Amino acid sequence: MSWEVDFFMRAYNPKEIEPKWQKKWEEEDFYRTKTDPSRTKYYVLEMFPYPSGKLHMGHMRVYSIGDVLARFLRMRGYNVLHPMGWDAFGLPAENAAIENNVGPARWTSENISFMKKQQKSLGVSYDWEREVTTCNPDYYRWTQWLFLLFYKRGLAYKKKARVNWCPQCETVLANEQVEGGVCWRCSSTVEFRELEQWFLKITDYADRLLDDLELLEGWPERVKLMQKNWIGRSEGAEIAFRLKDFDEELRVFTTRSDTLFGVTYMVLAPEHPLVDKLVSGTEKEAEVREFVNKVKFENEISRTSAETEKIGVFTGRTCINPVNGEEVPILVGNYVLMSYGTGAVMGVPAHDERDFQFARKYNLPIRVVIQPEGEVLKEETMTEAYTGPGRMVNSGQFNGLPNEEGINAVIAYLEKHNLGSRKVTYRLRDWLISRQRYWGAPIPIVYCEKCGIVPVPEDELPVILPTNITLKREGGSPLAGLEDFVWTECPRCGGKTRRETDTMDTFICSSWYFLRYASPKLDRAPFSREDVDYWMPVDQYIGGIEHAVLHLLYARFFMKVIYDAGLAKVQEPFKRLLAQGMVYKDGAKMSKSKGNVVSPDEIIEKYGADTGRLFILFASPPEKDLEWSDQGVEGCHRFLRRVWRLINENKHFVELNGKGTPFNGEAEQKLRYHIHAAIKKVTEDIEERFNFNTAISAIMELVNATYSYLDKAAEGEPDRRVIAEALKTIVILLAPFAPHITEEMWQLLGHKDSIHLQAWPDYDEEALRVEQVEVVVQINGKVRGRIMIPADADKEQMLAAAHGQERIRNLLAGKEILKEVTVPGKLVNIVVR
RNA sequence: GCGAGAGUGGCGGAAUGGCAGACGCGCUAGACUUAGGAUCUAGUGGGCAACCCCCGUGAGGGUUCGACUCCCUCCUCUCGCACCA
Repeated sequence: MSWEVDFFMRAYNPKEIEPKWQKKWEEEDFYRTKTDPSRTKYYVLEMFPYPSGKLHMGHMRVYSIGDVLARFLRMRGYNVLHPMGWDAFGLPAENAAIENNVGPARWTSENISFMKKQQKSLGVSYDWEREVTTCNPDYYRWTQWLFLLFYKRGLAYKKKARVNWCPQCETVLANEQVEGGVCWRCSSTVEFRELEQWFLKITDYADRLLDDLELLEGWPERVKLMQKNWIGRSEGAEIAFRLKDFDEELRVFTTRSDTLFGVTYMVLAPEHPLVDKLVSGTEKEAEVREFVNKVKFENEISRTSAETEKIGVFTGRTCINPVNGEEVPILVGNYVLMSYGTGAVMGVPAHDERDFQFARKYNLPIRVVIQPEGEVLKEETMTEAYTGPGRMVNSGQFNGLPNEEGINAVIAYLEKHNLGSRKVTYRLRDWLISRQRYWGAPIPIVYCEKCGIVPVPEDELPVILPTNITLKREGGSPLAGLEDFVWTECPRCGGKTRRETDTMDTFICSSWYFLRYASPKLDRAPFSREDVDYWMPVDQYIGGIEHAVLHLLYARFFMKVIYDAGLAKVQEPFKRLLAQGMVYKDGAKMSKSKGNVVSPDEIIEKYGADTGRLFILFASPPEKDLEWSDQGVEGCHRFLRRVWRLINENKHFVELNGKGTPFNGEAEQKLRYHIHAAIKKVTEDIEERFNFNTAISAIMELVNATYSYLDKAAEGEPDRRVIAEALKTIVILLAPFAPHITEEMWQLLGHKDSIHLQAWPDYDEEALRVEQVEVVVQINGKVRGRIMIPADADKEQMLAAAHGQERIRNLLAGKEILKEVTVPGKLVNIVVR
């Protein structure tokens, strides 16, 4: 740094100004928000973090995006709610406790205070008065209260089921939390156990969760699609096949009732309860049992993979096809899943790919019952199943019917004769919520020998999670070993009774936190109707795509139940969703193992938070992945220094507030055009498209234009008012992106109040109006010249100007003009031969 | 396999029917300087000695006066689902 620079102005020193303004904002309670029905609200929310230890770039990105919106909307006059909190229950705290010998509570709260400090150093405008921490009793009390609400409404139940078990986490998992057969958190292969567990009846809401996706216009299509696929609604029929030799029925689910006459065999899942009954005491018993055991032992990933060979075994039993009375063999097969439909499938090899492969392998008969238009399928020559449309054949009274109509016709026939019925099946399963872990909200239930399952009364909440506990690596639910916790009095009969020792899935805690922000301190209810009706729904939710099904589906479910209970008037919690992309470096996701991690702290240390925020927002649109670039960060830092210098070197133009030549100079009009074009562009980019990268580039262009005006005007006398307008506009437009430096520069420009309380500028249409525009002249679509003409020139004037150009005349000489196209203010295209 | 999204300079990315490559990075040359990795100025898709010329947005075709943009076919990559009956 040369002494001249020091002499004229202070250098840009983020280390000095950033903490200064952060302190000031905090002292003045700048971002406190109040429920105020007289004002239009806007609720901006970033997914709250798990307090894992320290912030990473993904956090910095999501908070930077949210903060730009929050600051921008505040300046636009909205009453903005922008809160932050902690998804503080969870397994890592327990593991850390075992490894480091620190209690999970202490580990968590230390992480929270560290991460909170980091968030503050980013200059994010949160209302910290509304901070929620899910592991605090004043929060989980209401998580428990909501569990009881579900229980009362018949939406929480306990049942014994085959459940996913993660051996690493030593707990059960919900289906959503198993991804490709492995645990979503630790990637261990998931096993199965028969356990009695608590479930929430999310399947009761399957149709509403599916249908209401259509209301979510502000959600990315791919997220909605993922939820749709996850819910997996499938319409069809359940059909009863009478077993031969038994007075019992075998029920199957099918979406293809039109192929019912093509059934040549039946397949049961190995776990199907009828298997035992069918084979016990028969000569097939040993063979079938061996097969069942073998398949059960295989892990679920390979068994449910499409590539796995379909194998099966004949049970020696048969059943009767209800529509044609045919006797078909019953097999057990590895490709049939007990968890979907009825656990039994009718085999129609001619029209189902899996059935075809299976039938060919075991020489089961194939019968065509759908004939496509224009070709004739023959069983002997088929090489694959035909799954397309066609007319029904070999199907008795239904012959000749188009198969789409046949689906309904067959179902109608079945219903009439009491052989089956219309049925909708979902892939979605009920949400398994109990966890055999310590660090979670206790499930508020007791088991009384006399009274059975008894919910803890609301006025006895919260069921406090004891903190005097030593965690060990093994040994089931840690709470079960705590006598003081386990034994209590039955709220009904007063007798000695056991508490539930499982805790709740942490996804429950995060399914309603956005409501708690509306009434963070309330101690008589989870939230107040008044606050929630004012603030909800969240207008803009921002977070990672990894929660497309998990958190985002659960939260929607909770909102609907809360709505049904009459506690809120909205049914969908998040009006608009922004799924932000990931942060990469050197082509890979930042991770410790790859050694390509850049921490927010080191960026703040080296360049300041403003530079980091600006880079993150400038490098890529928010929903796309972002490639980290140290040089790109340098560039943003350079830009901020350039702005700093611009303001410092020219602030006297503003201070003097003096006279100058009026706006009518050509250079002045041009600069004013740039100023107002920038206002328009930045406003629209933030408001309509979240294109923060192009918004920032528009500010850069304005800075460049201002420098170039000053350069050119240096010889003559620059217009103070235009410069003042430019400087002020630059600082204001930049404020949501770089809050500290702009606050400092705002003061340098002579203001006493905060820039973050200023009104966002409107652009001046007048300044954007230009008299002369450059219009491109094309011949056959190729640019051959440019003309300056009045902006409002009509077609004739445009053509006259184009033909007036010597070059154009020369090029047109001897050619036949076929057509002349004009676009006002843009171009002329002359089509010739 | 099914579904969704994407493919543009050396790089990140702009442009949603009208001048392809805004803005930034990098690079080149120059200025200032004891020096600069600071700052400023100019240039920077490819071809060509050069242009006002030609080529150019994954490939091929189509619609249009005009296509990165719309339609069809194909290729590649990313993500999601994956025996769901």
